[in-house]
Amino acid sequence: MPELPEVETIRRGLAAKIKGLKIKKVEVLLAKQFQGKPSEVEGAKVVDVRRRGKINIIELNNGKSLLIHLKLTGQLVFAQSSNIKAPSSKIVLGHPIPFGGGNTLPAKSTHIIFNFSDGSRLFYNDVRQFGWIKVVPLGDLGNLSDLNKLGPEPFDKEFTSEYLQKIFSKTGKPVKLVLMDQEKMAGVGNIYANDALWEARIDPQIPAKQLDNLTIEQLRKAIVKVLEEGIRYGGSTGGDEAFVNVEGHPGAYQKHFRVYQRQGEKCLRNDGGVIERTALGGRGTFFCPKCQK
DNA sequence: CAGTACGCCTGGTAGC
DNA sequence: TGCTACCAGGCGTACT
Repeated sequence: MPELPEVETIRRGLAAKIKGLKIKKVEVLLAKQFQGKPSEVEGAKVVDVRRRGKINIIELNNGKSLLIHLKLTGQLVFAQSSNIKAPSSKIVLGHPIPFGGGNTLPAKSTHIIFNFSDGSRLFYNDVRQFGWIKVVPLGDLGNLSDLNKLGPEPFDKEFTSEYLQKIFSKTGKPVKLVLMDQEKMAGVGNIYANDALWEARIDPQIPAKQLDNLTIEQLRKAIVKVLEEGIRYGGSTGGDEAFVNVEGHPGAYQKHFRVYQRQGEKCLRNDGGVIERTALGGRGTFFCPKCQK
Protein backbone atom coordinates (compact mmCIF):
# COMPACT_ATOMS: atom_id res chain seq x y z
CA MET A 1 0.00 0.00 0.00
CA PRO A 2 1.64 3.10 -1.19
CA GLU A 3 2.88 5.29 1.65
CA LEU A 4 5.14 8.32 1.43
CA PRO A 5 8.19 6.48 0.00
CA GLU A 6 6.14 4.64 -2.62
CA VAL A 7 4.21 7.76 -3.60
CA GLU A 8 7.48 9.72 -3.80
CA THR A 9 9.02 6.97 -5.94
CA ILE A 10 6.06 7.26 -8.29
CA ARG A 11 6.27 11.05 -8.26
CA ARG A 12 9.90 10.99 -9.32
CA GLY A 13 9.22 8.45 -12.03
CA LEU A 14 6.23 10.37 -13.30
CA ALA A 15 8.10 13.66 -13.34
CA ALA A 16 10.83 12.06 -15.44
CA LYS A 17 8.37 10.49 -17.86
CA ILE A 18 5.46 12.85 -18.40
CA LYS A 19 6.68 16.41 -17.82
CA GLY A 20 6.06 18.32 -21.00
CA LEU A 21 3.72 15.73 -22.48
CA LYS A 22 0.31 16.76 -23.74
CA ILE A 23 -2.74 14.80 -22.62
CA LYS A 24 -4.58 13.84 -25.76
CA LYS A 25 -7.35 11.70 -24.37
CA VAL A 26 -8.43 10.28 -21.02
CA GLU A 27 -10.26 6.96 -21.02
CA VAL A 28 -12.34 6.56 -17.88
CA LEU A 29 -13.30 2.91 -17.56
CA LEU A 30 -14.59 3.15 -13.98
CA ALA A 31 -16.40 6.43 -13.45
CA LYS A 32 -16.30 6.54 -9.66
CA GLN A 33 -12.50 6.67 -9.67
CA PHE A 34 -12.29 9.81 -11.79
CA GLN A 35 -13.87 12.92 -10.31
CA GLY A 36 -14.16 15.54 -12.99
CA LYS A 37 -14.41 15.49 -16.75
CA PRO A 38 -11.76 14.24 -19.14
CA SER A 39 -12.40 17.35 -21.24
CA GLU A 40 -11.06 19.50 -18.39
CA VAL A 41 -7.57 18.11 -18.87
CA GLU A 42 -7.47 16.98 -22.49
CA GLY A 43 -5.24 19.21 -24.55
CA ALA A 44 -3.25 20.37 -21.50
CA LYS A 45 0.45 19.80 -20.96
CA VAL A 46 2.05 18.46 -17.81
CA VAL A 47 4.06 21.19 -16.10
CA ASP A 48 5.18 19.42 -12.93
CA VAL A 49 4.44 16.54 -10.57
CA ARG A 50 4.36 17.25 -6.85
CA ARG A 51 3.51 15.27 -3.74
CA ARG A 52 1.75 16.07 -0.48
CA GLY A 53 1.54 13.18 1.96
CA LYS A 54 0.31 10.19 0.00
CA ILE A 55 -1.22 12.32 -2.76
CA ASN A 56 0.45 13.04 -6.07
CA ILE A 57 -0.42 16.30 -7.81
CA ILE A 58 0.03 16.62 -11.55
CA GLU A 59 0.16 20.28 -12.47
CA LEU A 60 -1.11 21.21 -15.91
CA ASN A 61 -0.65 24.32 -18.05
CA ASN A 62 -4.36 25.08 -18.36
CA GLY A 63 -5.00 26.11 -14.76
CA LYS A 64 -5.99 22.61 -13.67
CA SER A 65 -4.34 19.83 -11.76
CA LEU A 66 -4.88 16.12 -11.29
CA LEU A 67 -4.81 14.81 -7.73
CA ILE A 68 -4.14 11.11 -7.35
CA HIS A 69 -4.56 8.98 -4.23
CA LEU A 70 -3.60 5.34 -4.72
CA LYS A 71 -5.01 4.16 -1.37
CA LEU A 72 -4.33 0.42 -1.02
CA THR A 73 -3.83 -1.05 -4.45
CA GLY A 74 -3.51 1.81 -6.91
CA GLN A 75 -0.78 1.70 -9.50
CA LEU A 76 0.42 4.20 -12.11
CA VAL A 77 2.34 2.57 -14.91
CA PHE A 78 3.77 4.46 -17.85
CA ALA A 79 4.23 2.76 -21.19
CA GLN A 80 6.25 4.27 -23.99
CA SER A 81 4.91 3.15 -27.30
CA SER A 82 6.01 5.45 -30.03
CA ASN A 83 5.01 3.02 -32.76
CA ILE A 84 1.67 1.69 -31.54
CA LYS A 85 -0.84 0.78 -34.19
CA ALA A 86 -3.97 0.79 -32.09
CA PRO A 87 -4.75 2.27 -28.68
CA SER A 88 -5.68 -1.18 -27.43
CA SER A 89 -2.36 -2.82 -28.28
CA LYS A 90 -1.10 -4.77 -25.30
CA ILE A 91 2.16 -3.94 -23.73
CA VAL A 92 3.99 -6.80 -22.10
CA LEU A 93 6.15 -5.85 -19.18
CA GLY A 94 8.80 -8.40 -18.42
CA HIS A 95 8.64 -8.77 -14.68
CA PRO A 96 6.83 -11.03 -12.25
CA ILE A 97 4.62 -8.48 -10.47
CA PRO A 98 1.13 -8.62 -11.95
CA PHE A 99 -1.19 -5.70 -12.40
CA GLY A 100 -4.21 -7.27 -10.82
CA GLY A 101 -5.63 -9.39 -13.57
CA GLY A 102 -2.47 -10.15 -15.50
CA ASN A 103 0.87 -8.73 -16.48
CA THR A 104 -0.16 -6.99 -19.63
CA LEU A 105 -1.64 -3.55 -19.97
CA PRO A 106 -4.38 -2.66 -19.92
CA ALA A 107 -5.07 -5.19 -17.17
CA LYS A 108 -8.37 -6.25 -15.70
CA SER A 109 -7.78 -3.69 -12.95
CA THR A 110 -6.96 -0.82 -15.33
CA HIS A 111 -9.65 1.78 -14.70
CA ILE A 112 -8.24 4.96 -16.22
CA ILE A 113 -5.89 5.49 -19.15
CA PHE A 114 -4.16 8.76 -20.02
CA ASN A 115 -3.18 8.87 -23.68
CA PHE A 116 -0.48 11.41 -24.49
CA SER A 117 -0.09 13.02 -27.87
CA ASP A 118 3.25 11.31 -28.52
CA GLY A 119 1.56 7.91 -28.28
CA SER A 120 2.74 7.08 -24.77
CA ARG A 121 0.21 6.12 -22.12
CA LEU A 122 -0.23 6.18 -18.37
CA PHE A 123 -2.33 3.38 -16.88
CA TYR A 124 -4.13 3.70 -13.58
CA ASN A 125 -4.74 0.22 -12.14
CA ASP A 126 -6.55 -0.41 -8.87
CA VAL A 127 -7.73 -3.86 -7.85
CA ARG A 128 -9.75 -2.76 -4.83
CA GLN A 129 -10.98 0.45 -6.39
CA PHE A 130 -10.44 2.58 -3.28
CA GLY A 131 -8.19 5.11 -4.94
CA TRP A 132 -9.25 8.24 -6.79
CA ILE A 133 -8.19 10.82 -9.31
CA LYS A 134 -9.66 14.33 -9.10
CA VAL A 135 -9.51 17.28 -11.44
CA VAL A 136 -8.95 20.39 -9.32
CA PRO A 137 -8.32 23.98 -10.44
CA LEU A 138 -4.79 24.98 -9.41
CA GLY A 139 -6.20 27.98 -7.58
CA ASP A 140 -8.34 25.74 -5.39
CA LEU A 141 -5.52 23.55 -4.11
CA GLY A 142 -4.90 25.88 -1.17
CA ASN A 143 -8.31 25.36 0.34
CA LEU A 144 -8.85 21.76 -0.63
CA SER A 145 -9.53 19.69 2.47
CA ASP A 146 -7.73 16.65 1.00
CA LEU A 147 -4.56 18.71 1.24
CA ASN A 148 -4.94 21.30 3.95
CA LYS A 149 -6.06 18.84 6.61
CA LEU A 150 -2.75 17.06 6.34
CA GLY A 151 -0.13 17.43 9.05
CA PRO A 152 3.47 18.39 8.34
CA GLU A 153 5.67 16.49 5.92
CA PRO A 154 8.21 14.46 7.88
CA PHE A 155 11.01 15.99 5.79
CA ASP A 156 9.95 19.58 6.51
CA LYS A 157 11.53 21.95 9.02
CA GLU A 158 8.34 22.13 11.06
CA PHE A 159 8.51 18.41 11.81
CA THR A 160 10.42 18.96 15.05
CA SER A 161 10.68 17.29 18.41
CA GLU A 162 8.74 20.20 19.86
CA TYR A 163 5.91 19.63 17.42
CA LEU A 164 5.77 15.93 18.27
CA GLN A 165 5.89 16.69 22.01
CA LYS A 166 2.93 18.98 21.53
CA ILE A 167 0.71 16.51 19.67
CA PHE A 168 1.74 13.51 21.75
CA SER A 169 1.04 15.27 25.04
CA LYS A 170 -2.58 15.73 24.00
CA THR A 171 -3.51 12.13 23.42
CA GLY A 172 -3.51 8.84 25.22
CA LYS A 173 -3.90 6.94 21.97
CA PRO A 174 -1.36 4.27 21.13
CA VAL A 175 1.61 6.04 19.59
CA LYS A 176 1.37 3.96 16.41
CA LEU A 177 -2.10 5.32 15.67
CA VAL A 178 -0.78 8.86 16.05
CA LEU A 179 1.99 8.18 13.54
CA MET A 180 -0.57 6.93 11.06
CA ASP A 181 -2.95 9.85 11.60
CA GLN A 182 -2.53 11.93 8.42
CA GLU A 183 -3.68 15.06 10.25
CA LYS A 184 -0.79 14.71 12.68
CA MET A 185 1.88 13.92 10.09
CA ALA A 186 1.50 13.24 6.39
CA GLY A 187 2.60 10.12 4.59
CA VAL A 188 3.30 7.55 7.30
CA GLY A 189 1.31 4.34 6.88
CA ASN A 190 1.39 0.92 8.44
CA ILE A 191 4.73 -0.32 7.10
CA TYR A 192 6.83 2.66 8.09
CA ALA A 193 5.02 3.26 11.39
CA ASN A 194 5.87 -0.29 12.45
CA ASP A 195 9.48 -0.02 11.34
CA ALA A 196 10.04 3.44 12.83
CA LEU A 197 8.78 2.28 16.22
CA TRP A 198 11.16 -0.67 16.17
CA GLU A 199 13.99 1.64 15.16
CA ALA A 200 13.21 3.86 18.16
CA ARG A 201 12.64 0.85 20.46
CA ILE A 202 9.10 1.94 21.30
CA ASP A 203 6.15 -0.35 22.02
CA PRO A 204 3.50 0.51 19.37
CA GLN A 205 0.67 0.41 21.88
CA ILE A 206 2.15 2.74 24.47
CA PRO A 207 -0.01 5.85 24.98
CA ALA A 208 1.59 8.75 23.11
CA LYS A 209 1.50 11.05 26.14
CA GLN A 210 3.73 8.68 28.10
CA LEU A 211 6.75 9.20 25.85
CA ASP A 212 9.52 11.37 27.28
CA ASN A 213 11.27 14.02 25.24
CA LEU A 214 14.40 11.98 24.60
CA THR A 215 12.35 9.08 23.26
CA ILE A 216 10.29 11.44 21.12
CA GLU A 217 13.44 12.79 19.49
CA GLN A 218 14.61 9.25 18.80
CA LEU A 219 11.24 8.52 17.24
CA ARG A 220 11.39 11.63 15.07
CA LYS A 221 14.78 10.57 13.76
CA ALA A 222 13.54 7.01 13.23
CA ILE A 223 10.55 8.19 11.18
CA VAL A 224 12.77 10.27 8.92
CA LYS A 225 15.29 7.44 8.66
CA VAL A 226 12.89 4.69 7.58
CA LEU A 227 11.09 6.99 5.14
CA GLU A 228 14.38 8.03 3.56
CA GLU A 229 15.44 4.43 3.35
CA GLY A 230 12.10 3.50 1.77
CA ILE A 231 12.68 6.11 -0.91
CA ARG A 232 16.29 5.02 -1.42
CA TYR A 233 15.13 1.46 -2.08
CA GLY A 234 12.36 2.61 -4.39
CA GLY A 235 9.49 1.70 -2.05
CA SER A 236 8.39 -1.72 -0.89
CA THR A 237 6.68 -4.58 -2.67
CA GLY A 238 6.18 -7.72 -0.63
CA GLY A 239 3.51 -10.05 0.63
CA ASP A 240 0.29 -8.13 0.12
CA GLU A 241 1.94 -5.12 -1.43
CA ALA A 242 0.83 -4.40 -4.94
CA PHE A 243 3.22 -1.51 -5.37
CA VAL A 244 5.08 -1.01 -8.60
CA ASN A 245 6.84 2.10 -9.87
CA VAL A 246 5.88 3.86 -13.09
CA GLU A 247 7.98 1.40 -15.07
CA GLY A 248 6.04 -1.49 -13.59
CA HIS A 249 8.90 -2.65 -11.40
CA PRO A 250 8.72 -3.53 -7.69
CA GLY A 251 10.61 -1.73 -4.96
CA ALA A 252 13.26 -3.25 -2.71
CA TYR A 253 12.60 -1.90 0.77
CA GLN A 254 10.81 -5.14 1.70
CA LYS A 255 14.26 -6.72 1.89
CA HIS A 256 14.98 -4.30 4.70
CA PHE A 257 11.79 -4.52 6.75
CA ARG A 258 12.65 -4.27 10.45
CA VAL A 259 9.50 -5.85 11.78
CA TYR A 260 6.75 -5.42 9.18
CA GLN A 261 5.45 -8.84 8.13
CA ARG A 262 8.29 -10.53 10.03
CA GLN A 263 6.13 -12.17 12.71
CA GLY A 264 7.72 -15.35 14.02
CA GLU A 265 11.20 -14.29 12.90
CA LYS A 266 14.05 -13.29 15.14
CA CYS A 267 14.51 -9.64 16.02
CA LEU A 268 17.23 -8.05 13.88
CA ARG A 269 18.88 -6.86 17.08
CA ASN A 270 19.59 -10.48 17.97
CA ASP A 271 18.35 -9.83 21.45
CA GLY A 272 16.56 -13.15 21.72
CA GLY A 273 13.22 -11.54 20.86
CA VAL A 274 10.82 -12.98 18.29
CA ILE A 275 8.65 -10.59 16.28
CA GLU A 276 5.00 -10.69 17.28
CA ARG A 277 1.92 -9.69 15.35
CA THR A 278 -1.10 -8.08 16.99
CA ALA A 279 -3.84 -5.71 15.91
CA LEU A 280 -4.04 -2.02 16.75
CA GLY A 281 -6.95 -0.05 15.41
CA GLY A 282 -7.71 -3.09 13.26
CA ARG A 283 -4.34 -2.99 11.53
CA GLY A 284 -1.51 -5.47 11.57
CA THR A 285 1.03 -4.41 14.16
CA PHE A 286 4.50 -5.94 14.37
CA PHE A 287 7.03 -5.52 17.15
CA CYS A 288 9.77 -7.16 19.16
CA PRO A 289 8.56 -7.65 22.75
CA LYS A 290 12.16 -7.69 23.93
CA CYS A 291 13.49 -4.33 22.75
CA GLN A 292 10.29 -2.30 22.23
CA LYS A 293 9.13 -1.21 25.66
C1' DC B 1 -15.36 17.36 20.63
C1' DA B 2 -13.50 12.62 20.77
C1' DG B 3 -13.84 7.91 20.11
C1' DT B 4 -15.84 3.98 17.59
C1' DA B 5 -18.15 1.26 14.02
C1' DC B 6 -18.96 0.71 9.45
C1' DG B 7 -18.68 0.87 4.37
C1' DC B 8 -16.15 0.80 0.31
C1' DC B 9 -13.80 -3.50 -2.74
C1' DT B 10 -11.52 -7.88 -4.60
C1' DG B 11 -8.17 -11.59 -4.58
C1' DG B 12 -6.27 -14.83 -1.75
C1' DT B 13 -6.81 -18.25 1.58
C1' DA B 14 -8.71 -21.13 5.27
C1' DG B 15 -12.30 -24.25 6.32
C1' DC B 16 -15.68 -27.59 5.00
C1' DT C 1 -12.70 -30.19 -6.27
C1' DG C 2 -15.75 -26.46 -5.54
C1' DC C 3 -18.14 -23.77 -2.56
C1' DT C 4 -18.58 -20.24 1.14
C1' DA C 5 -16.75 -17.24 4.85
C1' DC C 6 -13.55 -14.24 6.09
C1' DC C 7 -9.76 -10.96 5.96
C1' DA C 8 -6.65 -6.90 4.67
C1' DG C 9 -6.56 -1.96 4.82
C1' DG C 10 -6.75 4.15 4.05
C1' DC C 11 -9.94 7.01 5.03
C1' DG C 12 -14.57 9.29 4.84
C1' DT C 13 -18.86 9.27 7.18
C1' DA C 14 -22.37 8.37 10.59
C1' DC C 15 -23.31 7.54 15.07
C1' DT C 16 -22.65 7.42 20.26
